[in-house]
Amino acid sequence: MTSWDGESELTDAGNRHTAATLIDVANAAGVSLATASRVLNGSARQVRAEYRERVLAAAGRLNYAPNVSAQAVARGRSNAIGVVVSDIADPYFSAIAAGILHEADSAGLITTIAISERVVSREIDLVTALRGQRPRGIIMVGSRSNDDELTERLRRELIAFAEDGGRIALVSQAGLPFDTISFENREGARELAAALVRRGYRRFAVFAGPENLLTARERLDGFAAGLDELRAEGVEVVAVIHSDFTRDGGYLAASELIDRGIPAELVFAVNDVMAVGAMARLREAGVGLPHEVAVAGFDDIATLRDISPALTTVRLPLEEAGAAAVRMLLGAGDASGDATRKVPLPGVLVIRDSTPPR
Amino acid sequence: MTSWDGESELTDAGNRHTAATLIDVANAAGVSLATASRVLNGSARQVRAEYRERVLAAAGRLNYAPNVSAQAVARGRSNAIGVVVSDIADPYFSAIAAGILHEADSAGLITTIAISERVVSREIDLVTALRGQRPRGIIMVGSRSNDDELTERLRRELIAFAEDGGRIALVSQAGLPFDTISFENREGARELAAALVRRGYRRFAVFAGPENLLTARERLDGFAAGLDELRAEGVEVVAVIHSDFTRDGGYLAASELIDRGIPAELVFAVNDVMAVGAMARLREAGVGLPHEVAVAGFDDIATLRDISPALTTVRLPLEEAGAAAVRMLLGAGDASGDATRKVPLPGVLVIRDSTPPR
DNA sequence: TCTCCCTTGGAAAGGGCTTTCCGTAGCTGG
DNA sequence: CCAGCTACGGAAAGCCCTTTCCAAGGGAGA
Repeated sequence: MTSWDGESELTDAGNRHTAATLIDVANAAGVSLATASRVLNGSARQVRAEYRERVLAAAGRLNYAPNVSAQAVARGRSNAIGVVVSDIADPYFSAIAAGILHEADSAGLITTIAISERVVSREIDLVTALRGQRPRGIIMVGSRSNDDELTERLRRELIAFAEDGGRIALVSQAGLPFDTISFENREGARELAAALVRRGYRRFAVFAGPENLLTARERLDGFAAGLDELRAEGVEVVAVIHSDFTRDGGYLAASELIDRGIPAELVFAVNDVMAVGAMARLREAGVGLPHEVAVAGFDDIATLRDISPALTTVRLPLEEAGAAAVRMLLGAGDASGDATRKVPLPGVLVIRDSTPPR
Repeated sequence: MTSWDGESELTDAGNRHTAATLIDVANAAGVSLATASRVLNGSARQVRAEYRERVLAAAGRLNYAPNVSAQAVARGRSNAIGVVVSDIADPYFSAIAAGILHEADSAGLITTIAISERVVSREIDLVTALRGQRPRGIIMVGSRSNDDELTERLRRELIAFAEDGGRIALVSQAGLPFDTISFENREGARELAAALVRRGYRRFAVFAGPENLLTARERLDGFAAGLDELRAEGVEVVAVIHSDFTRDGGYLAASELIDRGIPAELVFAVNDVMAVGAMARLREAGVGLPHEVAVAGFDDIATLRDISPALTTVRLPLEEAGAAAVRMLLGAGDASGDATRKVPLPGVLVIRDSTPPR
């Protein structure tokens, strides 16, 4: 053990315009590199109290922050997780992201987010980039399209990651061979439809989102199933209009409905954001909401809970889904293959003023 | 140069359940480590076409993704940026985050997001953690409080980062000695107030958010200034109610207004989300919107543009602010000190139906 | 007092990559 | 045909840590 020469070392490091390293701290504390590492990283090994304090003090003085990249290299794994999300400005995704960030944070994980802007080929690139971080796992939250070739490439990229020991969790993206948190879109839409029929509605228009979007498709199918359920007289789907899964998509679909003069009693938009766009367009056209045309959505976006008339919808546990995905990533079990887990999260029907009894 | 023994190496690496490294690729391609590195990382050095192709092919076969942590260690810097944000589920922040992610992505940067949940002490911890990533820069987007001691600690943490060569950009967080993108809150609120007076309003209630939140305070002050501007007869602030900067904050403030029987003609909520909460509460109380009580907000949150009555507000370029922060981080210039840049982004007044002429 | 074991500090070997430094091969020009 | 270059491959040092392995010191038991 060399003598206590902390001060000179401190000065030395202080002059350098580069972050303090563990060696700087060790020198400043007059201990070895190994000891400093043991004190600062929570190793199992004990360090004598006196040394421990000296190291801690030196680290404080030098403003030491361990270089996580170096740690990741040395340990062979990082403690980051990667997230691929379509569009963080969309409240649906930002709610899920909030759940992920919160849970990852509690687990001491750092979260890297990348946005795909709803382009599958970008998703693939992002997974490649994320793989380079050697993260503990990757969470993909999206709305898988059914372009087979791209999906296959994505699948291969993910499998490459899984084979290197990475964990994968998908949110709302069934159909890939990995752990998946999904929403019971069919069920929710089914219940919604049945409830609406029970309320007296008969002639429905569905704003069904993009044709190749699985989430949208499930909601459409479920809704259709629910309409038939009660075998009520006169139930009819008077229009199924496909458009973007966005506010503008809903707006455009409503335009089309109006232009074609379709006599719907109720519009079911497959998500809340579309429902809001549709309501705006209907209102512009002087349609009386909700009595002339009723509207229902899906998701129960928090920011939209106070619109008027209050939107009937299916509440999805979005934040919880994000959190569950992180827990799944961290939990024991297979990364892929046969034993993939599928966790379906149910939605709950929320009937509000936008669909009064008829 | 050894013989071309790519195939055996490939098999070897393929069996291992760990990611392919650069050495694996070099061996598979029958070239040296250095050459493989030069081909795959875009160094300035030329590599003979034949080798280059062999390396590329090997990398493809092995599904090689460079270990960014190792690159960061070797290069002494990462190409990540860190972002600290209060609450990603809040549409204000998610819009800014979207701008950041988009711009960072175009610049080839990876973005790590951490959420502080509006707690300054957590912001400090997060900055420390982020520093460990040795990111190119850190963006803090928040709403600085005026707790002096914590702010001082945050300042010191940021300065430590800046002294180690890191760049810092703040969004909407004036008062710290770093490059800052801010919104012209005072100006916007001033213009809004003047416009409302011109429309005939005289008795105003302000739902002013938390007392120690600078953003909220600026909007309050600007609004007050704008009210005086026209020297109109009878202009009066009948109530200033402080509460959370959230939907529930607006709701509660409206409750208080009602309970105290305050005769306001117009409620100015210092952000849109609060305005929506306030409208919900007023509506519950049977208050006629907008004719009995008019409401104005601030931000022009995209998701809320279609509510009814359409909300008068001040539109802020949120995504642009995020993008500008990234550009600032990447641009030349000082990291801190004397030459810090302040970029104020103006808001634009948007008069809508929630404040009809009176 | 001696042996044995336990505790704990330090040296050193990685971990995956970048980059400097050398050295050789091939070219130009005289 | 040779000096002087340029172009480019490879060896090796280095980046900042973690972790194994060794050795020394101290305490307990006989």
